[in-house]
Amino acid sequence: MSQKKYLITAALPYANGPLHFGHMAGAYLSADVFNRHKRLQGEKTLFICGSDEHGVAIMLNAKKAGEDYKKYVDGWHADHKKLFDSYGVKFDFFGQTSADYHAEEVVKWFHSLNDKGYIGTQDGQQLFCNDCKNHLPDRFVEGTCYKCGYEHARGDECPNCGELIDSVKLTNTECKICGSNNISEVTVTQYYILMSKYHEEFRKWFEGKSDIWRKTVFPYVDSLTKENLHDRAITRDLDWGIDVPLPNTEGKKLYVWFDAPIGYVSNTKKFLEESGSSEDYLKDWWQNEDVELTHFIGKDNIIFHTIIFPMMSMASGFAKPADRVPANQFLNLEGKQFSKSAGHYVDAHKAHEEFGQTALRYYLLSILPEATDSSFSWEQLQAKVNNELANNIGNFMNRCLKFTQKNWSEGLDAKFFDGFVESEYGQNLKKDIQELNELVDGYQIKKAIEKVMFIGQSANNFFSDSAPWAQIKENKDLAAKTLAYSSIYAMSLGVIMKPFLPVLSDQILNHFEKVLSDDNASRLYKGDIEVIKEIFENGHSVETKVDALVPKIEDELIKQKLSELNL
RNA sequence: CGCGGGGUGGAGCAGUCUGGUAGCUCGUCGGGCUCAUAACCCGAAGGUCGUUGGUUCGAAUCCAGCCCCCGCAACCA
Repeated sequence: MSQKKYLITAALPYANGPLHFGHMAGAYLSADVFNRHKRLQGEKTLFICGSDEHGVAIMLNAKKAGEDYKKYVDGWHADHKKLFDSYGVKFDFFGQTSADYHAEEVVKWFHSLNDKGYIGTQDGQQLFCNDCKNHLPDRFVEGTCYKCGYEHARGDECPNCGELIDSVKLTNTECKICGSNNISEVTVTQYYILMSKYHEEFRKWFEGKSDIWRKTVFPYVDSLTKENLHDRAITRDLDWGIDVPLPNTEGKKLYVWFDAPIGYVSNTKKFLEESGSSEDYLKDWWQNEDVELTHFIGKDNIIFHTIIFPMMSMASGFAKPADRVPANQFLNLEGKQFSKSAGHYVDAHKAHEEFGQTALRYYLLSILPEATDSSFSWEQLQAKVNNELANNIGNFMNRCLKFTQKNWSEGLDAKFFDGFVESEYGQNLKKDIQELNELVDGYQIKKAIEKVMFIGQSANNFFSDSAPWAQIKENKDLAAKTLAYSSIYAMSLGVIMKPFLPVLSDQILNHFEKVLSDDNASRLYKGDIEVIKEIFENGHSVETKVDALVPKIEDELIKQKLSELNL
């Protein structure tokens, strides 16, 4: 009897610069919520990520920084790791593609694909800079467009007329690395992955996804792959990367995109080894039909995760192809794209120091670009955190806990908790929690956090409508019942926000530490509200000091953040 | 005719698949309450759903054309 398991990956961040809110909202927060959610449901999951550390861009930037390649990527790896920690994105493993264990795995895949006839060679013309001695990939060349005459056409595309450029046809070419015009055309032999040979099998697999995948993913991939699949070069003449594991290939490295996705697999292997697991990374995970494989990515990565990597996986036989690829769209900043060079940018580390994990996670989750591009705005962050988190959830906790502490310092007797589960409040709570589970199961994280807020609103409404401050003057037992029910709401909120706002959840549940076990939290999370009877079978008292849970964001700070932008 | 997504009250978005009095959060205005973080509750104003035409008893929703914005076009989320 095999058990269903979830293998969750988040796009490997490129170790070439800082991550910003766009990356967080694009992939990592969704993935983290989904992973925490499944675990709370009691499912077995593995959450894998790691740095993507090869490629020309890294080479050039390391050179520019005067650093050794390995040292350069290690620096960004550590920086990203720290950022994920501070935002509460908790991977089981965060590896590196420059590590030996990764190269070993990649070589295995290369040989398997080669043995099965899916790798071939092809000669092509390429530009070479005689001054800095670099082979020039398309985007490192500029020249005059042969179609419209625009003088600064890039090697891949002319920004003026939109023509797709064949870089060797450009005139007056200039090397973007060193600025030299001393460029010649050389013939180079490169290895190609023969995607075209796999077209039929690919479509057979892909067409099964039409009803499940998002409309921002399926039609796009469908249109790209309907006619055929394009063979793609997988080697380059560089001095940083994984060596091509064949004779007479000195100076050739595997192209970064070939090795990067295999990082999901190699990192799984490394994790299982390091954690002393008896599981096999292939048999128990990557090749296991009972595993649901989900890649969380941004829309820029769709092609790799829905076409190339699935093809590599299936053709090599090393892994099953993705089951779900809930790609997000892009997050803009105040309506414009993030751009570090243009100064339209936010330092995510600094933002964390200023606003804290809860506020940022809440706002970012509430604007996840799941269906369409969305926009991060400092004023909206303030409004949403203050009005929704602080005034709704935070204030509810505060009024409920303080009122209890003040009037029932000895605690609320168990009898006051009776009847909640059967009441319309209990039944509605159950229904809402179940709907919340369905939303996250369906990768609708943004709607899910709205649901959490809705439940908070219900709790607040219950408190206001019952008006215990009036009840207590007439009938203290009636007020006690209101506060008992409110305590149930408070604790339930703490439980259901666990995957979304783990820090706030812990702060809330601190007040319920004595009555709530992990098992019972898990049962409640899934909507089994009968468990509430067990949890409060001995009543409940508020013993720890009650502090404001969600601090408000002051106008000054928002003004300052806005002034830091180049608007 | 390259491909995909989008255009809904002041702002940000849902609703479009499966046509049937246009919804949510924020903001604005008026009233109420006081347990609580000047919080909370109730009510109001504000939209010819990008545009033109078509199908229909009925269209934000289906069909066709057009305009505009974003992204992608196979390494710079």
